[in-house]
Amino acid sequence: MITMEKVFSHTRQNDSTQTLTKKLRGVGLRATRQRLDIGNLLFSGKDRHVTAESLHDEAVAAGIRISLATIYNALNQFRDAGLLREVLVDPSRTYFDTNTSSHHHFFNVDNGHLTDIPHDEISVSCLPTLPEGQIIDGVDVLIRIKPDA
Amino acid sequence: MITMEKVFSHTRQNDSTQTLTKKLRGVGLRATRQRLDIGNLLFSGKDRHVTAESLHDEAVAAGIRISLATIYNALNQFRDAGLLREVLVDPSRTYFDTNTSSHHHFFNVDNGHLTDIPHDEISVSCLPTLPEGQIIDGVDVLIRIKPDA
DNA sequence: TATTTGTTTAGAATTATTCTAAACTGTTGA
DNA sequence: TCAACAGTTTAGAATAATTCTAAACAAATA
Repeated sequence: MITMEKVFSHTRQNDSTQTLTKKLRGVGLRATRQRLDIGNLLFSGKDRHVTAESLHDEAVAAGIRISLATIYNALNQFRDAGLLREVLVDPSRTYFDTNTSSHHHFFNVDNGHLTDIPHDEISVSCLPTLPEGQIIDGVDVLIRIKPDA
Repeated sequence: MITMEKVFSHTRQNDSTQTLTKKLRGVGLRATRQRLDIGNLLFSGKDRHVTAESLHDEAVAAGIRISLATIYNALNQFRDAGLLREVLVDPSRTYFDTNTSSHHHFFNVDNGHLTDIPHDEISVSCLPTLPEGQIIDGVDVLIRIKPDA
């Protein structure tokens, strides 16, 4: 059977790709095949936490041809552009979070799993005076959890 | 002039060394020359934030002969023993804090400086339910600050 | 479509940290 | 006091995450 999908498959782009292209252009990045592939993995679905390695493994498993260096480049560019947030949990690895809104994390020290805590479920009262001439850039709350007993 | 200090200098230890020795033995570590030297740098004075490199530089500058590997070993052992706390601020470097009590940090993203925030100057209300069977291991609040304007 | 400029990539380089195995030292018990 | 053992230190090698390099390539632009 011949469908319009097939006929135009070499020119048509699906919705997420169009959206992504706009998103990338919006932050001054060219919509290259690699950045679109990474973007599709990251931004189509629920929020995610990834490392360069984990994302590369996932891309490889999905049959996407992309070098690890490109993953590193893209993650750093996405973070600089505000499309991703860096999360500090493990001094030996850099985690990125697709949820860039103000929120916090549970970090399971036993297995390394990271879970979001919605912004409204934690309140930080910040009484301390900031050092002279400084302003707040961001507040991170990390609640380390471990198995009971 | 001959003083008792000099006469017994090969056997006598100063107060901080005696205290340190007890502290180390108390956590099951032998009071070796290297651990005492590091301990003296870390625990005699106000609270400090160090990295392995910074502490090694400091030791070298003070004329202490100690290898970087030993600094790494000692910092990790001290942390495991609860004498130090690891602070997550920079994914490319591990910071240790001599203040092991419950408290939080300002991190100046501009120059990498870390400052303690006393425990009572921040309050975190943790409404979220913990994942099944998990308990809290610790709560870290990091307030990233930067120069105004 | 030719040119320019930004991007990707393999592989080398870098950096923080850990490992290895040999020399050394603190501790213990006789 | 000292032998013997177990824990410690160390130089240098190894590892692992990340960045760099510079050549090939692709997107934007005129």
